[in-house]
Amino acid sequence: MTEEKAAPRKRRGSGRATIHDVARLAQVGSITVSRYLKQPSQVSGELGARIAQAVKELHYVPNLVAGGLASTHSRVVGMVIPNISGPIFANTIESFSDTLSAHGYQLLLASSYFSQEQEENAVRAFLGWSPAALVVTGPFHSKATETMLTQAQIPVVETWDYRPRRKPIQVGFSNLDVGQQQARYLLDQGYRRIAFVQNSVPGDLSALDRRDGYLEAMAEAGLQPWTFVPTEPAPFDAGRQAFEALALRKRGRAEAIIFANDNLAAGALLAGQRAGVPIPQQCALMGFGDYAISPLLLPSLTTIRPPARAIGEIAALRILEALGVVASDTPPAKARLNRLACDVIARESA
Amino acid sequence: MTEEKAAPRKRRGSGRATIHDVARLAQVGSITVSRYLKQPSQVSGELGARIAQAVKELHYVPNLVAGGLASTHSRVVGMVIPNISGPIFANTIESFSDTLSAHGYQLLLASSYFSQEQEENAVRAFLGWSPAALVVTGPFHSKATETMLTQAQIPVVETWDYRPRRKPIQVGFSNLDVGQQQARYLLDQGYRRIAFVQNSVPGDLSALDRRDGYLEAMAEAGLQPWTFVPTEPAPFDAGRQAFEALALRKRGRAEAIIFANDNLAAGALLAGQRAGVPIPQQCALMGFGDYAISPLLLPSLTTIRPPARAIGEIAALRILEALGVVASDTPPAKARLNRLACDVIARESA
DNA sequence: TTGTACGCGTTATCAC
DNA sequence: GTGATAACGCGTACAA
Repeated sequence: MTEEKAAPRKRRGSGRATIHDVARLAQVGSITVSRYLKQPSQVSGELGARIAQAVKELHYVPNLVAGGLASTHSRVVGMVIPNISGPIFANTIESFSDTLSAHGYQLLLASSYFSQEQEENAVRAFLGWSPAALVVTGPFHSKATETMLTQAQIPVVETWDYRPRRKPIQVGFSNLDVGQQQARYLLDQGYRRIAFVQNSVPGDLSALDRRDGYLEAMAEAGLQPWTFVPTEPAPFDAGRQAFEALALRKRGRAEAIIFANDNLAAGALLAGQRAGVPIPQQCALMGFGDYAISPLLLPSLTTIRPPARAIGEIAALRILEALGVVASDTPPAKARLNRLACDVIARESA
Repeated sequence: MTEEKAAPRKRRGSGRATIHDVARLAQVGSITVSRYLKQPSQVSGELGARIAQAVKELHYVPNLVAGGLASTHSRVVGMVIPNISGPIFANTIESFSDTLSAHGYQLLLASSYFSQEQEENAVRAFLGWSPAALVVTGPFHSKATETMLTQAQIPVVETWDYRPRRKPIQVGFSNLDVGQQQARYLLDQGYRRIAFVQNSVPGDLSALDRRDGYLEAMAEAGLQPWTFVPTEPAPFDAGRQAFEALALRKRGRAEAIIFANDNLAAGALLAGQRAGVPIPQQCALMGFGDYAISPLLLPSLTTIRPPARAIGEIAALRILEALGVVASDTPPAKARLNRLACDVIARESA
């Protein structure tokens, strides 16, 4: 009857060492191991050393799934972003992930492709993991998503936009302000017939906010606005199409064009080169995003640089604060610190 | 004594509806709910309808943490990639994530920045989640990482390289072959004094494989190899530095230069423009990666296009096959299908 | 087809 | 400072 310990246990388990194995080897209670791993200071030096030794010997890796179940919240944070491979959001993902993992949190990532339905699916899937927090892009969600975000009892952050009235933590900038900023920059340069080219991707609602800012600035200046919606799906093509419609017409040409993003502007710029149109002399171009290509174009592209890395880092910090992992900044200033500025990058094209 | 059901239960739980709540409302056993959610066909239509109704009413979201604990393997897959925001890997991440989530799996992501230590930390953290599979980049890991990958009883995929001898599933291409491919392309164009510029980032060992391929091809052709290691940390600067050292010298100039990546090549190309060096007439340039900027440069950059999206998608499919989620391709051909080709993108610079 | 009993590995609670 | 016990919510095994 010596089977008690030596018996090949017919567990369902994964075979990995558990906290009990560690506890047995270190001759302590398993709860003490748990404590030691979290707050070593609460465990006496002697036991701590024995535990550390056992952990090493067994190659023990804590089972975060079990821990998450027991404590009802896991150390993962879900993030839904329109796209991963685009030129804009990758920096946000990276700085967000790095800031999180520096504090022991992991990143669950999914992309929505500007589709509210895909966003909803991702949020639902993430909620199943009892994430410590959730990050979404922008304030435009399906009704079901709104409900889930509200009812989840965890910190929720909306990035890449800033609306003071909304309840989720906002980390980003006002796209409306940016649209005004763009229009005013061109107005200051002396341009008057200024057009705005929207994105041909329908779900990019933030770009519509920038357009509205442009409209406001034009109205203030007492000028007629002029918006164009390309039909070509690919951004370079859409930019070319817009350029042809706005800058290559015989009469009433645009003096300057604002594009919903740098790829559209790049398409227009290349179309201008091909047509021999001097830029910015005959038509100035301004983008949004400051993509990697923008400084390399000829002429280099004047654009707006969004604080992509800052958004990721600050979003992570606000989450860690809300979770009590890091000390919070001076609370009153917090909201203002979340509202970031975009810089006009003045180059040759405008 | 009517407290039985109405009593405010002092559970530790998250407050979310559980499978038991659904079962109670639908008046079925909780296991039936579980079954219905996985294989609705095994549950009779009537009960199924009641369950569906209850799920909707309670906004029930299955707790994946609990499910993962019970079944000892969760529906997450961990991926460690050198960097998220770089121009190369984002497409792999995106296609990988999309293929996974189409089958109900989630992506846990971390970046290593070409550091084996950071990779090790990420793998260790991921293992705590009992992931269904793990994906790493390349075959170069710390000893501890190797051990963990071997002992984890789950599918492991190494991407962005291809070494037939290694045990983990390989999905990628032979960097050695690519180096040869680059050198041979330039040799075919008639260039003889061909140099190779390494990455100034020390951990990029795949680039060294390409260099070795270049060395082999040069040896085969009976030509003297010439490698240069820039010291400037920023890629554009490093490319300029290399161009000045190899192409702007008074005698014995390089006729063609292969760069470890397109950013280095772009830096060189811009330096050439500035110095008034005709490219490719006086010095041809070839990159690797086919970044977004490369077709837009003047002259446009000849380069190698790695199958970034294919790597992500195929890696995901191999994992799903190994997990039995999707039917596998014809097994014998499988290994060969994992070895992908890189295309030479012949443009103006070489 | 449906249900019961139990275990998954950890942490919260409470006692010592 | 340390430990015993009971959840956490679901899936597996087996019985009905």
